[in-house]
Amino acid sequence: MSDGSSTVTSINSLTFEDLGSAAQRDRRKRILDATIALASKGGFDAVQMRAVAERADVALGTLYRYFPSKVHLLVSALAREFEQANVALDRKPVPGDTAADRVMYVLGRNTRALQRDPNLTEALTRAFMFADASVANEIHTVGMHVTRMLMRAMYDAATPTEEIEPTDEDIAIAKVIGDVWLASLVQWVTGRASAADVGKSIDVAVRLLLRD
Amino acid sequence: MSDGSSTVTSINSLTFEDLGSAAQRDRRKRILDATIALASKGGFDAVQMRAVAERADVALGTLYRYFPSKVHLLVSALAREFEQANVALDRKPVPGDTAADRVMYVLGRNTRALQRDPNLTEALTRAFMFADASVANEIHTVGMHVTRMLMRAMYDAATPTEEIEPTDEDIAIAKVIGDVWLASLVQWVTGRASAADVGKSIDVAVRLLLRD
DNA sequence: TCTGCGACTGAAACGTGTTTCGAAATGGTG
DNA sequence: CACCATTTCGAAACACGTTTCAGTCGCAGA
Repeated sequence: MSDGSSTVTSINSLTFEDLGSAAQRDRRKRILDATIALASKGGFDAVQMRAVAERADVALGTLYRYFPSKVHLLVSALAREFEQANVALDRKPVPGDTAADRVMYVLGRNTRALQRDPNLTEALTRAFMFADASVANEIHTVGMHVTRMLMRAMYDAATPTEEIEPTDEDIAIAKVIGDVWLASLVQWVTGRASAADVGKSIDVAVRLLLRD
Repeated sequence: MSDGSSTVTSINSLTFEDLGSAAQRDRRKRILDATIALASKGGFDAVQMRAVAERADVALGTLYRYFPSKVHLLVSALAREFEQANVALDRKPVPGDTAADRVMYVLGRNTRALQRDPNLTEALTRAFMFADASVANEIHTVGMHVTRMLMRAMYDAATPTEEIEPTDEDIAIAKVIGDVWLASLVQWVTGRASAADVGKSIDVAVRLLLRD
């Protein structure tokens, strides 16, 4: 049972790898697509489980079998978005001469992408923030994507991703930068900070944390 | 109408100052006390509006007249807690020779206080994180208390609180430190980080942001 | 082809946040 | 004290996340 390949106990969301048949993978995809579509249209409140199920053309019970709660669902959607962003990022080396430049570039790029769809960002961010311990796995996946993104930016483009061996200090710095980024986004999402404020916070954090 | 003294439109929580009679102030206090007690016993989920109303000995409708949502209620409770912490802090000058030392002292002290009551902290933190734009006022109050606390720590104890004139840079730094602190607490509350991790994040942030 | 088992469906039911509303209580004013 | 406005109460109703369950479907193995 330690390999997780047998019966999946419904504590976690079903991941792409958990799903055996093409039909199931397609169901999962339809559910996440419906989630993104509804979130994009009306934010967190518009992502209603009955609406998601209907739009994805699955029964409510099935939706809950794939994602045990609304928060699991939204955080899983966030993970998929980040995964896609990371794939896109992998295509080219990150531009910039210093670690600070490259980190700013990556965060700026992602921030702008998020700000282009405020409702979606609101839904995903609030779910992420509201998640409790039961969502640890999904949260961890998101965290991995963010860390990976920052590490790729902090290290020189010449270093292959697999060979990056970050120091503890680097990890701690990346964690702090990630925290600041997320906190800024939360504030932007709730109207407590402008887009410019988000940029400024990140700028301060990166500049001070990554001075060469 | 600009002075807010006439009929209160129920967009915001009723503040202490909004309330005319002693009976009303007492009701408000009973509600917040009940909130804290329930949160302390069982965390966010245990703060059920019907339970709060019953324990505070008010009708459900009255509870909603004082605090228009569960999140308003919890964030208002958080604001009161911070206010009390600030009052306590004002009694003595903050010890420490450098700004970094003093900030670490203040954050450490508050962090330990929060960690002594994990359920309460979970309830308040999650509400704060989940708050949307309609809670802007209450959130802002909390932000003021945190900023004030950090400013008092960053400036030398000799400077009277009223005369502190922080630079933009100082404000930006305080904001980043506050963000990191909050993000760390969120992670601790959701079991994603240990108490030591919280200390470490704050340490990294303060050390790097406030080096002299 | 038949059988059995897990997955999916459809619908109802439950819990808790939130709203609503008529009646009773309260408090200030003439 | 009588009157009016506002507040509070009590209780029901509603909305949406979540659970439950009996029936149906799809498919792997005999």
